[in-house]
Amino acid sequence: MPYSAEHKKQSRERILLSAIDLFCRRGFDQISIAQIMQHAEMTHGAFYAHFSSKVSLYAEAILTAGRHSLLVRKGGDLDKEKMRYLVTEYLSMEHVRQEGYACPLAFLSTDVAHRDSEVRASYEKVFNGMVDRLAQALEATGRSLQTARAQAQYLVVTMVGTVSIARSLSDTESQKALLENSKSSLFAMLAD
Amino acid sequence: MPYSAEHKKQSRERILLSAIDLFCRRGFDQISIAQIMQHAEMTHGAFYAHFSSKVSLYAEAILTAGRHSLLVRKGGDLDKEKMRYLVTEYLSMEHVRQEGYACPLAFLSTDVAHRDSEVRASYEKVFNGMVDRLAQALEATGRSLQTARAQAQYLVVTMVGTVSIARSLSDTESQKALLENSKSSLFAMLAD
DNA sequence: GTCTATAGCCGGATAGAC
DNA sequence: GTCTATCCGGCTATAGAC
Repeated sequence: MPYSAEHKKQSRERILLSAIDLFCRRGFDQISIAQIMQHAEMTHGAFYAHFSSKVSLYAEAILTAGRHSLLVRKGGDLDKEKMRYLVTEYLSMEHVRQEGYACPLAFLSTDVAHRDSEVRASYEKVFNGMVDRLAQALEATGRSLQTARAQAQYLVVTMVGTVSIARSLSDTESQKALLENSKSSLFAMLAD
Repeated sequence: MPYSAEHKKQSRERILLSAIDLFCRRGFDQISIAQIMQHAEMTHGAFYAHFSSKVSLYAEAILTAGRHSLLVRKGGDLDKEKMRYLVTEYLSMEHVRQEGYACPLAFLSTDVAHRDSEVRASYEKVFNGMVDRLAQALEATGRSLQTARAQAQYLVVTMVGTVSIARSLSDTESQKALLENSKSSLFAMLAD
């Protein structure tokens, strides 16, 4: 065969990375398959050798984006200091402006709500993964399993809500103020 | 003239209400002008006698939805008891399922982030209106202006984030658990 | 102001050559 | 597997009669 399995895998990966970037930037409907493929340096027609439909790409892209997100990217254990650093990065203007990897939970929340159950299952999986990771870290700081889980869930919800709203505001100063305000409240919670 | 000014005003209002309902349910791109007009009991062509484009309708619909939202609908002063009631209603499954009026902040956040500045300015206006309203109520309970504003902003962000994420989850039980968890955290904040 | 009809465009998905 | 070309449906917006 003229193309190796390895080559196919790489093409598929390029499509996924391209899709994540563009979907987070402009949403599912505003991005065409042609744009995704162009960004991945291929042509429109090649798409269907890798994915069965645009929606199924979306579901998989969300999972991949979850693995790349800064909430799970940091390897190893999260101590108190790393937790504070993570919150700071999440609630930064760089994240809001999508200058690095974007968190799909914050960038695609209402977009996902309108899709079928496959897409929403992906979203839920990413959400649970992040909560689990943070809960584990909070438990290691002496909290009970129950409060660790409750606080982790609350932490994710607030961070996601903050970034999501900040992205919808038109004024830069308002965005910064919003990020700072949430950050200090969450730091207070983590300080206990 | 065959149609009175009053009649035109009513048609326009019907279009706006139809648009709010449908946009919140499925997002801007997934709803066509034909669907909005059909739901308002008119035909496609009549639309442009009332709005110059679909986007300009969107910007105005967000403002109207903000005025109908339960966060501002309750007239008069908000005492402590009413605040608790409001949070409970906002974080209810009825709201998540859009059985009554939906809050555009929670239902359209990432959708708005991808639009032009006119739409985002509408969103920002609604957001500020809600924060102002809650800040006023919190100040009346003895808090300083500064902490009242900070807590109001935080309150809105958390409620919006919670509902927004809940709508993207695929499992009903997870949705309920999420709502309950945020509710108890926010009640604790309000109790001070 | 509202209707029917249509222009004009774009996007998802498929066909077939290489 | 990737390319070019195309089908087909749906959409925004406009035209013109009533």
